[in-house]
Amino acid sequence: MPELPEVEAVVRTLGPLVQNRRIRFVHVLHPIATKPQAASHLARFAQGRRIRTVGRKGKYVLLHLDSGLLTMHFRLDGQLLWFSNAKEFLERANQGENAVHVDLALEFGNGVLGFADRRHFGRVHAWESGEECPGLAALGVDALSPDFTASRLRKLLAASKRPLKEFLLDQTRVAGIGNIYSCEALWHAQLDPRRRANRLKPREALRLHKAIVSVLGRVLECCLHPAPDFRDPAWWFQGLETILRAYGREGKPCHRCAAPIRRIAQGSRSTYCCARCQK
DNA sequence: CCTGCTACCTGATGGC
DNA sequence: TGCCATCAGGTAGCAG
Repeated sequence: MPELPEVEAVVRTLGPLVQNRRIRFVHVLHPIATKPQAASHLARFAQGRRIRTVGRKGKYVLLHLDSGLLTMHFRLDGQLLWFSNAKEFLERANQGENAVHVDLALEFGNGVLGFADRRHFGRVHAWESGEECPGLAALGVDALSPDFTASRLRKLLAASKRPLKEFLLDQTRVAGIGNIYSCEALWHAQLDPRRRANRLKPREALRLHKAIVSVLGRVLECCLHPAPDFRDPAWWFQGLETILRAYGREGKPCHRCAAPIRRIAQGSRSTYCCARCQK
C-alpha cells in the first residue's frame, strides 16, 4: 500500500530495532517473496551478516549489511511485523486459528522481523551492491531528498511529453510518489492531471514542486504520530483519509470550489481531480 | 529511446 | 446467501 512517506516512517521506526544486529537465521515461509531470486540464495547470503544501517530510496527499504544489502519493496500491500522472539514467531506465523501471515522473516538476538504480503506482490532481495538491483538503480531523484529542487523538477518536466499524472508515477524521474499523493499534489497545485508535463509554465512547475513537498511532508508527520507498531499484526497508518482532498472522493464536493470531484482513468489507473479548479 | 498494455496475486465490496 | 464483477496505495516485462 505504501508510498514514500509510509515507507519513510517504516524505515525510521525499523532502524533502532535492527541496526547493528546480526541476522541469526532467515525463515522462508513463502518463497515467492524472493522471486526471481531463490529463497535459499537469499538465506545463505544474509545469515550471519550484520545490518549496519537502514535506509530508503523511493519506495525501497535498504538494509545495508557488513557487505551487500537486502532490499524490501512492499508494492501494494506488503508490511513489516515484529515478534519478540523465535518461539513467539514460530507459534504465531501461519499457524492455527489466529494465524499471522508471514512470507519471510529475519531472526535477530532481540526479536524476529517478518515481511508479510498476502497478495504476494512484495519482494525481498539480496544484492552485492545497489547498482545490481535494476529497479533501485533506475530510480530518479527521491522526492524527499534535498536534491529534489524546483529547478530540478522544472528540467524533468520539460523533458517529458506525458500527462502530469503519468509523469509523477514514473519512478525513474522522481522517486516515491504513487497514485494517491500524485492526485493530491496535483489538486493542491491546481493542475489538470491530463496536462502535458512539458507544457507547464515556470510558475506552475514551482507550484507543483511546492505541492509535492508539502503533501509528502504532511503525510509523513501523520505517519509518525503515532509511529508504526510492528508488534500489532493489524497495524496500519491511521488518519490519512482526513488529509486527502481528491483521492477517493469521487462525487464529493471539492474542498476549494465545491464542484464534484471526478474520477477519470489514466494509464489503466484511477485519477481523482476537480474538473473546475484544476487547470 | 519512449509509451502503453498485461500479468502478477489475494481480498473486500457492491449489485443482482 | 451466493455468485459475479470490479476495485485496490506498484512495477516488470514485453510489443510496437
